[in-house]
Formats: sequence, C-alpha cells, structure tokens
Amino acid sequence: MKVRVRFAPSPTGPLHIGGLRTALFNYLFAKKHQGDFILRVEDTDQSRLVEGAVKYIQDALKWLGIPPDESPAHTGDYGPYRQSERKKTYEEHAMRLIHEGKAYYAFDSTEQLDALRKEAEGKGVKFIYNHKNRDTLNNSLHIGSNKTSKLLEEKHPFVIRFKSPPNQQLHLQDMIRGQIAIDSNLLDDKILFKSDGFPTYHLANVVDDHLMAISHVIRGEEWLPSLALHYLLYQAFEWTPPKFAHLPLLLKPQGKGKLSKRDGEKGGFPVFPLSWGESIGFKESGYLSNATLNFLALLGWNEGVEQEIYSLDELKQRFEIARVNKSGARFDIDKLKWFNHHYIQQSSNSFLAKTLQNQQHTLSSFSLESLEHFIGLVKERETYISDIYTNNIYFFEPPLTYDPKALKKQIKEDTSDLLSEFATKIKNLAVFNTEALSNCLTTYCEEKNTGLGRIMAPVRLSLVGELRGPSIYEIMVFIGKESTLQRIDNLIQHTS
RNA sequence: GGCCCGUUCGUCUAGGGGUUAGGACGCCAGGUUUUCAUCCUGGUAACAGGGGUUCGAUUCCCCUACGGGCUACCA
Repeated sequence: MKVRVRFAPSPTGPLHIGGLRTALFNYLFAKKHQGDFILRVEDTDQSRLVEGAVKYIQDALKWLGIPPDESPAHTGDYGPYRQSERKKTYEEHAMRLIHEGKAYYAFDSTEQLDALRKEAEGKGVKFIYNHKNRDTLNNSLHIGSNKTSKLLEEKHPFVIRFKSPPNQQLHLQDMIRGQIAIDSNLLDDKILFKSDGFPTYHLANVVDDHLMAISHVIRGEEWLPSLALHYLLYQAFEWTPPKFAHLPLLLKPQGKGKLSKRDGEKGGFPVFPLSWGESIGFKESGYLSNATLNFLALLGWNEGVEQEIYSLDELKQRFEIARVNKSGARFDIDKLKWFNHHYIQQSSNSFLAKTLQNQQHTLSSFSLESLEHFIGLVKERETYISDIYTNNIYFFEPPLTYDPKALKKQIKEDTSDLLSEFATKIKNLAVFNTEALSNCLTTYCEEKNTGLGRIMAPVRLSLVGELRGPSIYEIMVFIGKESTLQRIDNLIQHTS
C-alpha cells in the first residue's frame, strides 16, 4: 500500500514552530517510503478563521523546503483539500451513522449542558455525556423518533453525537508509544456534527483520512486522548484505520507548559517560521532554512549515532518514526544558533551574497562579486545571516563613533603624529593590496622602533570604530585607498 | 479532580541487566589569531525517589513524586 500522510493544520493564524516540526516529520516519513505528503486545511471552525493563514502555511512549508504533493494550491486526486469544501461528504457520513444506530441527534442547548456540568462539579464529579446518562437527556434516543422528526422539521438546532459503546477494553497501537489501553466506559459521546452544519475535527478527520487514502496519521501528542474515539469511528464505518504516531510536544525553554508565542517574546527569539504581523519570523531573523530544518529534525528524533548535521536528503533516507522520542522537548534557541552558525560557514559566499542582497536593500547597489568578497572576510564570526551586514557596516560606511574605552587605551600623545606619517606612507604606495600594506606597516614600525600594536590598534579604531573585525589590511583594500586615508584622518581630527 | 502519556548532565540526546554512563549545545579554562570573534584542546555536569525481580539494576515490574496532554457545538 502506498504511504500517504497528511499535515492538517487549522488556519487560525500563522504556523507555529511546533506545527512546522509536525509537518517536517510527516514529510520525512512520506519521502522515506516514497509516499505522498498532503496538506489538508482543517477550517471547520468558522469562528476562528484568520485571513491569510492558508497562504502563510504554504509559504512556510515552501521556505523549509518541504512542499506538499497535494494541497489546496496543488490539487491531486483526492480533493478538495479544504474541509469547508467537503461539507456534504461529512453530512452524508454523519447520516450514515445515524441510520445505522451508531450516532444520534441531540437537542440539548449549550446552557443546559453548562448547567449540568456545573451541577456535577458542585458534587465533585465530572459530567460526561455517554451511555450512563444519554437516556435521560434531550436526544433522539430518549425522546423517540416521532418527537425527533418533529423537532427536525421545525428546524430546531441539533448536533449529532457518536454513540460510544460501553464495556470495551481498547488496545490501541501507536508507532512511537506502543500499546495504549483505554476503557471505553470513560469515553463521552463526542459531537461529530455541529449545529452550524460543520463537522467537528473528529468526524472530518476520520472521514477525510479514509477518503484521502491516508496510510499513516502522524500528529501531535495532544491528540492521544482522542485516539480511542477515532478508532471507534473507523470501526463504526467499517473501515481499516491508518497507523498512528503521536509526536511529543515542544515545551517552553524554561518553566512549565508547551511552547507559546509569549515565550518567543520573552526570550527574544521567533516562534514562527516567517514574519506575521508584529511577530518576526525565523527567516527574517537571519536563520537559514536548512539550519532550522536540521535543528527541528533533531528535536525529538535521532538516528542513534553521533552525527548531528543532516541535509534534507540524508533525513529523507534515514528518518525512522520508531526512533522518535516519547517525551516532550524543550525548545533551546542556543542550539539553533549553533546550527545556524555552522550552516553559514558551510554555505557558499555566492549563496549568502544573494540571500543577503534579497534581505538588505541597501546592498543592492553593490556587485555580487564584491559582496562575496566581503562575506568571505566576515562570515566566520557571524551567527545570523542579517548580522553579516549589520555587524560589519564599517565595510560600507565610516564609523560614526569610536569606542571610548578603546580610544582611551590606544590613543597616546604621539599617536596622531605616528598615524599621519603612516598615512603618508600608504598614500605613496604604488600597489594597494594586503601584502603591500602589511609590509608597509612592518617597515614603518621597524623604522620607528615600535611595536606593531602601537599603530595597528589605532588604525583599526579609525576603520571600524572598535577593536574588532577581520584583518585591517583586508578592510583597507576593500574600502580603498581614499577611504582608508579619510578614515585615518577622521580619527586624527577626532583626537586632537 | 478524572483519564492518557512521559521522566539519563542546565538543554537536546545515545545507551541498555555487569559501561570510567557516550556525544552535541551552553558554561568554564588553556591554545591559535599583535583586535574581536571563529577555530582547536581540555574541564564542569545526569540515570527523580522507594520497593521488588536478579548473583548484579540506570536498564525489567510495581508504587510514589514530578512533568506534559486531554477533559468545548476549538483544532
């Protein structure tokens, strides 16, 4: 049987990094088995829909490099891929369960149910709508078919509930967790079909997974408690259920609970792949997609070897769902930073130049060749793609200020004189390259019988504004003789 | 509260009846670099607790604790 998996987000906002990992594991599993990766939009909650969310999700998958084989934008043989466009199918299936006596109409209002819940809570128990009390509630099983027909004719609002069977000891299989035991007496009669004419997740999900020939359901651990219901639904429809795998959740870097948008704001890191409104994304923060992908893949999965750097192709080969961890993983941005730094070093200068130019429009006037040269000089010290530019602006414009501490330490009484004399030497150089500059400085220091640092540090200060950065000779060559002399003069003016 | 799932260094994790419990990130120290980083080397640091089973448990079983999830006409 062909492997077909689906990623089924609800378009209620931007895709969260945890959702992206779920998508990634689905993708890797599919590709490992030469299968299909399907994007299905679960938009059955009309009140929570957010404009642009579907496009965002597709863009995010594309950025990570894991595009779906079938999706609303790229349909296959099992469409439509938006649940809101499949309403009729769900209705038919709900009716089928009604006719077979496996589901029933319920007319209880939200207020009535809330009251019952509150009452139960007062007694210290939990109200569960199931076989224990369904015969006393306002539903077709209790009021009979005549009354039910009448209410339906009168367009009385109703929901359809699943008649969960009592006294079944269910032994469910999960590809990651093994066997899970559930007592069906504890289950409630979940609503399958809402009064607004839309199905709930449970119905839509089971119907679609079957109709779309999904072979493996790989989803977050938050669905584990619903697994029994889903199995029972497959049983009710007399369908063979797919295999299930429930992924561990991504947890907060510190403290309790799962990772949320707030954690990103607190810790100063993104939680969304791409920017969304006020929230900056991983991409825009300067993270490379392959670094993010590598990081995400290892969050909850590992091959059992000491390798940590994986390309997408390697992951497709080696990923194994059985080797996914059972416990939740804390989101550690420092590890991602390290991956990102590593991937920047591995990336070609030309790739980085193009990426940078796309993000920094101030750099559009520079030739790719010159940018590549610049990147080669500075990339080894940078963690973010954006920092390649922002931490090294002195390559493009003279420093506006000087580090006061460095100024105090490096500028002696004779520094100005030494500097202007050195400037003259540079000016007279016939060839302006790193070798000539290096020789020039060495010779000059010998002449003055002084250490290299006496001159080098102030020169660096004049070029960078601080005591950091790559070789001063490289900087001088990059900015050119004229700018070099200008910057040295600027410092002389500043200190005298 | 009830139900389900989980628990190895601070974090991500390997391992699995007998190991000096391995790696990576972080942190600390040293080295390279006449700057700052990078880089290299080294160091720090863990089997939640209690009972079993066993010649021997971190590994298997049970209990407790802790953590997570679910408990909606949300997904």
